[in-house]
Amino acid sequence: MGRGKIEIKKIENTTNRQVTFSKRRAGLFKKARELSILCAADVAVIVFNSTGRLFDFASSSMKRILERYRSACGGHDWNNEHEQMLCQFRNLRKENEDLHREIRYVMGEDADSLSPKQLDYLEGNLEIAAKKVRERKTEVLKYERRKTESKVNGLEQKCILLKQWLATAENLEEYDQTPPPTFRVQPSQPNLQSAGY
Amino acid sequence: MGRGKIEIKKIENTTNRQVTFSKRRAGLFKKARELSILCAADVAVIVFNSTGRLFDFASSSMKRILERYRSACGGHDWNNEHEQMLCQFRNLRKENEDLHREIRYVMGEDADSLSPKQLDYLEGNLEIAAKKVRERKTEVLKYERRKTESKVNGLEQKCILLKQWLATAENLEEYDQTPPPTFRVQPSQPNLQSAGY
DNA sequence: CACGCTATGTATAAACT
DNA sequence: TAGTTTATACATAGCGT
Repeated sequence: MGRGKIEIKKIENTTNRQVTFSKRRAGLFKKARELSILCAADVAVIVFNSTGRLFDFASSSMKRILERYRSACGGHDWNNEHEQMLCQFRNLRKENEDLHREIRYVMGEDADSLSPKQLDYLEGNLEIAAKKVRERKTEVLKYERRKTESKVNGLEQKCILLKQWLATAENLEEYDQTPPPTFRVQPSQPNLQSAGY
Repeated sequence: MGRGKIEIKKIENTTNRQVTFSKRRAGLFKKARELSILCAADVAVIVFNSTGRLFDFASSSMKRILERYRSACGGHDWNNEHEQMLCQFRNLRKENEDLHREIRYVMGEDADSLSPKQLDYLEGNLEIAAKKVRERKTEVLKYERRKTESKVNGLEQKCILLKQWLATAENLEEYDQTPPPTFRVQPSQPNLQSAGY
């Protein structure tokens, strides 16, 4: 339809492409409009040209047509999804506030607003908690003591060995040939000095 | 473009409308396709016929075109908004978990995993809390006692008045003409019996 | 680049099958 | 109701301004 038939493939000449785009876009929108009127159809056309500019046509409200499209075919119903998430969000936030309050409560910072009964209950809970903590502390301290003791024992053993070696060495006067018994403290870092830096 | 010119207005004959719809829809989609190819454009066409059936054409991915449309013009960028909300949601949930943990912590329920230092700190906090609670309890109890005392005082006063009245009444022997001094306990419920039920 | 023109190819209304 | 045909209206490629 024009002076000559054209092949349907990308028009490489930019100016030509722009012109054709304008003409055909107008034609497309006109056809869309006619279809919507003649056949009582709801029509939406969205076009981005090669430079990314947007052109659109809608026989009624674009928003409504797109909503309808979304609910009709596949895609997410974002509005609904958004609502649901907002709901969950609010719940979570409320739970959060409650937790903050509870922490204030158990730390006795809201004591002024509590009834005697609640105060008793809270006091009981705090005592239970403190007892747990004390018990655990005792346990930990005991464990630490045991660890220290065994360390001391180990060191004592090493001292004894060292003394024995010294005695032997003095007797034989062979300091440089009998190595001391091996024991060492585990280095917490690689020994850089002996690595040649 | 046909045997006769037609006016652009709704085709009332249903069959005719259907036929025209099919033909023109095909034509519209063809034009859309040609435009997209010739001019390297991104084209989407959405059509609902008069019975609500959906037909669509997209030169690339309909989803992508609609996203692009949404971000280019007006409406929400739901994807982005969704991402952001999801992010906030995750933060809130994390905070929530932390709060749960903290409650367990201050109630001494995680004592087993704490260092001696932490245990000391926690013990100190629990003592502070317990002290607050005890102080408040003391205050409340004192207040209650004062309230009870004043109530007792009030009752004693009333007793004295009553005795005085009795003494007077006996002296004058006019029980039925001198009313007793007015005082009453506030009823916590309306007195149903005297209301005639 | 934004028009207007016009020869020509297309789309399609109506008729037919 | 669906495909085919055909006469016609319409859209538009190439060109000029």
